[in-house]
Amino acid sequence: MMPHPKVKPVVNTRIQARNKEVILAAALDIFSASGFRGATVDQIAAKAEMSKPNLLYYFRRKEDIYVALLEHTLSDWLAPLRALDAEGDPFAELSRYITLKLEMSDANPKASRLFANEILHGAPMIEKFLKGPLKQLVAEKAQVIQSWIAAGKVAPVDPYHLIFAIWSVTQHYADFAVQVDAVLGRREDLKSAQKAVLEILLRGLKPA
Amino acid sequence: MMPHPKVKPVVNTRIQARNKEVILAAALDIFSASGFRGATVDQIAAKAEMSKPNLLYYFRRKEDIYVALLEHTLSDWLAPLRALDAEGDPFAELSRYITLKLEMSDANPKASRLFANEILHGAPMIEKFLKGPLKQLVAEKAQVIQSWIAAGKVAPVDPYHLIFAIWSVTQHYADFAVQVDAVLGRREDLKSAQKAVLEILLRGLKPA
DNA sequence: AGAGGTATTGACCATTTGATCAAAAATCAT
DNA sequence: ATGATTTTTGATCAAATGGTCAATACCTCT
Repeated sequence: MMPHPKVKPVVNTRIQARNKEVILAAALDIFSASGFRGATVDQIAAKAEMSKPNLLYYFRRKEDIYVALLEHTLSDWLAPLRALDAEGDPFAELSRYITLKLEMSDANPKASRLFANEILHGAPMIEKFLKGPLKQLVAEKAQVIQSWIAAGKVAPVDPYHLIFAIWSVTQHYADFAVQVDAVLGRREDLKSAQKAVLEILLRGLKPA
Repeated sequence: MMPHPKVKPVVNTRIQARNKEVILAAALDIFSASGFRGATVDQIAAKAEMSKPNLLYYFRRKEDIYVALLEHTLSDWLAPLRALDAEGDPFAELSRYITLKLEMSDANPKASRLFANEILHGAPMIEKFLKGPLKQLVAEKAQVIQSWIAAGKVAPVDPYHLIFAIWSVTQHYADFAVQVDAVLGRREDLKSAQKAVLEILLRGLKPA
């Protein structure tokens, strides 16, 4: 009879669920601060308060932790844009989208930096996501914006570039927080950033 | 008599000047693609087509290359903002600034990514620059914008956040090029990005 | 030509780091 | 309780990596 190949547990026990969460939380800290290459398994294990071999019992390779972490947050990332409603009032919809994005940047800057770093380095792990679900969702929502323009409710701007502008401006406050704070000479507060960003991005969209 | 301590050459010979340039160019490639920790001295040496010890003859430590590279481009980075002229027409000035920034992103995306990566990871090497020269220059130019607002030539928006918006949107096309291209399904071209970005950022600044 | 400095390199070293493994400890099912 | 399974870890490895060094090759100036 063939010897059983040594195999990872099939079921997810309570301990597994908990430890995987602990590891992912620790990994977010480390990866977002140092990038994939800069982060070490030892650092993550230390942050997760477990031994390195134990960590590698749950995720066999460093890369597996990283990929799991990215997947774990990708869908969250799409949610606000997905909620953009063609039937709603354009300025209410766009305001809500921008506000949500700013709040996400403020509440979870580490996740934002994780993505920023991944894309900055060529997005080797999430190319499929970018060219698939993301591209499709953006196409859909660009269509929504285009319909608002056609209806004369929004000034004619390229919808794709408008979306890029919203992304870049909102994420700037998470990804470049160090620079923002250094230039301002203080910690930026969410409220005033919200006010300013909404004005800057939306004022020009009022139809003539 | 005291033996002479072994010392690095004091003068900059032609060979030194050439090799330092070669090394910095190679280092920009590698560091911008992989970040500080991700880049290896071997990779840089290979790209520069010289042996590792030879490279380390010109820059004793990996960090020295990185710092030299950052310093080498910091002043270039300030130039366009520095050129913003209080006496000029606000929209001509801002248009020129945005256009210049987009052209820089397009012409030298690697330098843009190098900075983005450094700031993303807390700017450990350029904190002084951010809190010193950059902060001061931005304060000065925010004042210029404020004066335009006071004169009724520009709609009232927070000048600091306007500058942040310009930075983030323009650099987005360099730093997040992979994402932009993936979402668009093609290489973005400078011209159409320019047109769209100018509209989105400037249209809302027309005074009521 | 040749002396003295400059430039280059192969060999090497110490550390870091991702990953493995066997064995022990803890948990669980009956 | 007890046997089976899951969880944990100390010890260890091989590869990668930043950096050193002594020896050699190359320039340059007189």
